[in-house]
Amino acid sequence: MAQIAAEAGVSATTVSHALSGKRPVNPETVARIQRIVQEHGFVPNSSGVRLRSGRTGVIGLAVPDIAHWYFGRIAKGVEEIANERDYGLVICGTMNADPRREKRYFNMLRTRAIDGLVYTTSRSMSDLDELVTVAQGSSIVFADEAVDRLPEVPSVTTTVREGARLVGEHLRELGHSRAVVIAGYAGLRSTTERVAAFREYFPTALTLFGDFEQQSGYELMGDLLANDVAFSCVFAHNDFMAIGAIRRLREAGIRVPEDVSVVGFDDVDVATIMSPALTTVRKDMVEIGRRSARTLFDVIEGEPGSARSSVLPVELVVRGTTAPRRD
Amino acid sequence: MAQIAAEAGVSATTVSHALSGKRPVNPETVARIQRIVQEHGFVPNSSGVRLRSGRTGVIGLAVPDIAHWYFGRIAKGVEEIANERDYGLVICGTMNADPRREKRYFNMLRTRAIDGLVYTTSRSMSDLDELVTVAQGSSIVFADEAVDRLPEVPSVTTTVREGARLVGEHLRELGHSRAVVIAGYAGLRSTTERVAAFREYFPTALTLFGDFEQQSGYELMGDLLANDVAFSCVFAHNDFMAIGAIRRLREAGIRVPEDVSVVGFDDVDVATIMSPALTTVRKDMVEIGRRSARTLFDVIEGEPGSARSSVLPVELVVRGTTAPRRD
DNA sequence: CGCGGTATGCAACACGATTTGCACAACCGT
DNA sequence: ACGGTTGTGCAAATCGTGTTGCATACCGCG
Repeated sequence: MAQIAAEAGVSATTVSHALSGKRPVNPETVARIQRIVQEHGFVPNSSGVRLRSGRTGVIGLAVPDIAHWYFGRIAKGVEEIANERDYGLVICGTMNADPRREKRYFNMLRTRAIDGLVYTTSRSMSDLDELVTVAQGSSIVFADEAVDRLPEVPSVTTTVREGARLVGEHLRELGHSRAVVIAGYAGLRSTTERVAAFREYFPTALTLFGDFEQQSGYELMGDLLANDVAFSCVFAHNDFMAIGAIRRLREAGIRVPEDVSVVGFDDVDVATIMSPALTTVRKDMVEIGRRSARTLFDVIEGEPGSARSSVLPVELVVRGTTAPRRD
Repeated sequence: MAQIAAEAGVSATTVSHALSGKRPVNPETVARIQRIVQEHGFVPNSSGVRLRSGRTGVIGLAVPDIAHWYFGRIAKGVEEIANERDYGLVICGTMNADPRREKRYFNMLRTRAIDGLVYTTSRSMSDLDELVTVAQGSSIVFADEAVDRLPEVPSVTTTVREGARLVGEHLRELGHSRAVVIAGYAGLRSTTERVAAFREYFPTALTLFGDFEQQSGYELMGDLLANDVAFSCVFAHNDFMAIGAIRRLREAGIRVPEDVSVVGFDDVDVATIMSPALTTVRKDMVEIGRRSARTLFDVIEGEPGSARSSVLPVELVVRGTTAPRRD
């Protein structure tokens, strides 16, 4: 900026005022400055602005794996809102819960490299204690999954309990009486809630815990078959595990949905293009991202205490992998 | 930091030296300072460091849609390397080529909010001129798709020409003689190259241009069928369009691969789980991301001119959607 | 005892933009 | 003509860190 000022024959102060308009400047001077700024393609150095203002104009998003369908959608929603508010978005991968990585974005918060963080966890966190420490005095929002030990931190979740009930009801209406559950991480609240809600309809349903990956659904289904477990329907806690389970069932010569009905969760893109299309519970991941970002901005910019947790609805989508029970 | 210094009874300078070790400090003093730092959980404010050092420790990644499988993989690779080098990664969505959005991350470069940019384009860029301007004097690497007008900018691409040849060869070996191509954006170099290379094997192949989305493959296949075009094999420029085309074929009662063989490109996850599994050309998107990031760091930190464009190999993966021609 | 070298620490400055306090001029109203 | 207001601009301070020049004290050696 000094260069602009020198060239215009005024002080840097005047240049700043001319551009911001916070104090009256001679219109003629303004015009001259603007011309020079235009010529040089001058833009204020962000580091200077940041230091002065104390704000970074950047928020962070912590996700286990940005390449994953699930977290990609969340990221998209967050990015959308961040962009709308003229904020930058830094992505922090937490793959494998590498403690060094986790430390990195906690430090970003502490060093004020970002103004706030949308935190997404898919397994029970390893460094929960540190998160607790950092959470005080920093702007954090939990997306998709709340953390029990930090109830005062705003979160954006979905009505997974209701979703599980819809699944139970749907399968009951189809006449099924013996169900198995291929559940998510045992430590997650959303897993516990879904297991409990589903039990309202199938109190004795056998429940196995997986890791949300296709392979896991495949293997757990293998275990069920190997042990001659009797069931006519499966509730998988996400679509990938449902797909893996279906693959395993087919390999065993069991038809879906004729012999066994399968229900997934999340409604991934693939659910519609596979055949038969997957019956599942739709979660609007992009909206979770959007809402999380908005909530974070409430924390950062809004009145203290104005940020509130929210719970988004889910929706049962009946497609081709569920059918009436037949003996 | 001033607070730490005051508490330790020394100047801020000493604290800085004690922590960085760039000048000898009394070990006793160091110990005292470290204890206080530990207590307060002090971390240097990043804005100060940035202003002082002139570096941001952040690189940018511009992608059309972070939620898309394709770009998510690239992002993952970039994030991996950025993290390895202790850099942050900001994501810039360029969805719909919204000019305001594009301006935003060009400005991030200009304002030195980021040290460099990995730029991914999936369509012919709207604001190419601006990119040309910004590219001078900034650190940019093109990922996945080079830009003809900027040959001096390093890029990381794949041997798509070779990939198309492998497809042509494979289909020829199966005895096919009439092919159609469902191509990508007409303006992309990778599209042109693949069309040309495939023509070496099927010189008269009818070529239709799509937008890389499933719907586009579906619709273009519909056009082909409606016009009674005769063909026994299809080369789609990505897997999503291939999947759309297969869906449309099935709806018309045409079997894949018995009646028509279909080959895709990219090798998306779904390709293996659909049935029959999709014959395709594998591109290692994560590696493209990794390599792009490494190349960018060569530009930023390496010897001037040390950054070189690279071309990664592709690989034909024969699965179930291709079969010998039968009359 | 004096000299040079080393250990140790402080004050001052730089990075770049913005804001505040102050000064000078022109102009208006009484 | 004089006090007050408004327009216009500059110098200086601020944000937080890292570095450099300088000063002091201490030690070893001749």
